[in-house]
Amino acid sequence: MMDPPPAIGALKLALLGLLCQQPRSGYDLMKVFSDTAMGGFSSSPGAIYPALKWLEKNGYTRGKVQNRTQLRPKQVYKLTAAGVESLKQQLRRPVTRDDVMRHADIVLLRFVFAGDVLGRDEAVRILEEFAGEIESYLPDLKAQLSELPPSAGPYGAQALQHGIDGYRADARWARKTAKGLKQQATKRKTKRLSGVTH
Amino acid sequence: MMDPPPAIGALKLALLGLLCQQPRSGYDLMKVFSDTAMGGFSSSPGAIYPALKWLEKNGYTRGKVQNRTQLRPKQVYKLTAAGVESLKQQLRRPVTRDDVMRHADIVLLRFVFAGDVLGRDEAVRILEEFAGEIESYLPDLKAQLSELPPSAGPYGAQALQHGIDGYRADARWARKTAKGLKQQATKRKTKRLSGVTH
DNA sequence: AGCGTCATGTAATGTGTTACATGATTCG
DNA sequence: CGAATCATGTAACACATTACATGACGCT
Repeated sequence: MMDPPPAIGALKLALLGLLCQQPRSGYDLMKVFSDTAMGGFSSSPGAIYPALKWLEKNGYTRGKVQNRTQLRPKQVYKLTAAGVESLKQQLRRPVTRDDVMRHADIVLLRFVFAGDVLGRDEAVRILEEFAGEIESYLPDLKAQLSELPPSAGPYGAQALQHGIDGYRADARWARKTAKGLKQQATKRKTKRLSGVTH
Repeated sequence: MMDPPPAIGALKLALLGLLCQQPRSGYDLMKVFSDTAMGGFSSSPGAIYPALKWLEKNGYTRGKVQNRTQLRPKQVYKLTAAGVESLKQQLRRPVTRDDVMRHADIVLLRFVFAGDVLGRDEAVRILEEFAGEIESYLPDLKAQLSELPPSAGPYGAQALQHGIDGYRADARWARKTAKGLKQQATKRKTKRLSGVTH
């Protein structure tokens, strides 16, 4: 019965998740961040190498040298059991309003990793908490919009309206995707119960 | 003929913009960040007070003490001419792909301030550059989606698709809003030319 | 009497960015 | 032969977060 583990940084979470998919070197990880849609992360060696060292120091990863007669040996990192456990605990953390307001991209990342590592139910839980937080935040935003003094000019109102629309779309997407995942589950169960599988 | 001024941080830009709207104290600014949709910024005194001091030290603001017999005097900061100039130069910076990928919220902020401080044309320019960068980035994202190996499972693809949809909505909004602002301009000009005004 | 708000700030810590350094290999 | 890529890392700096400190004023 230990209390919830302290949050690790977003970069460390991303590294844990990527290393859980497959072992990689620091350079490989840099390329993931510079070449793919995960470009929200820094991709700079000054961020990644220290973070990798921290993960290793804390026992979450172990690096194996692939020394192909190179002078600069290539470290390929793998998650340890403790690393997988830590990743899971991080993914199980609830989605807060702060996450929604300031780290929506990281919530998406957590959704992906949770789906892969913890299974469909946890991915659905993240989507539903995400949608719920947005839905409870939206009235605040609408109130702010209606309370804008006309003297403020149209630009702030346009930007705010755009923000509201974006959140609405996020919530709709999350609800729809969660529903789709749940239906898949129901179908499979039905199939299994009616003895079709195998 | 001086080269483009170095970028200042996002928080300093936000402070310049808010102080350009009206003079405020550090505490007032903290409340803006904690109470409004600008909550993407930290709202912590450890971030705001040092930033305010930096702005004053660099001549962008001047603080006036409103000492209502308080022990803790209230500093109300106003932009100087140099501060307004700096804000304008920051707002005139082009919108880059990096801005789109990692600082979309700040682009929106720049749009609002540019509309207020530099006028409609600069606001339109920001929107169009924003849309343009997104539109040139979208094919990359679609290629990534189609190149995802089936072994990756559905979660990553769902999240990526959501990202693509979000960007598409952003670009559509930016184009539509820019068009609306330009039509306003044309209408006013027509009105003026046909001698209706005054 | 105690709590919340107004109002300022500092210190410790953590995290990210930029720029630099090293040196092999591969491609044109 | 030079440029790009592979592959690691460090140092200086900028920036943010958390927690703490101070102290008046008004409310219950």
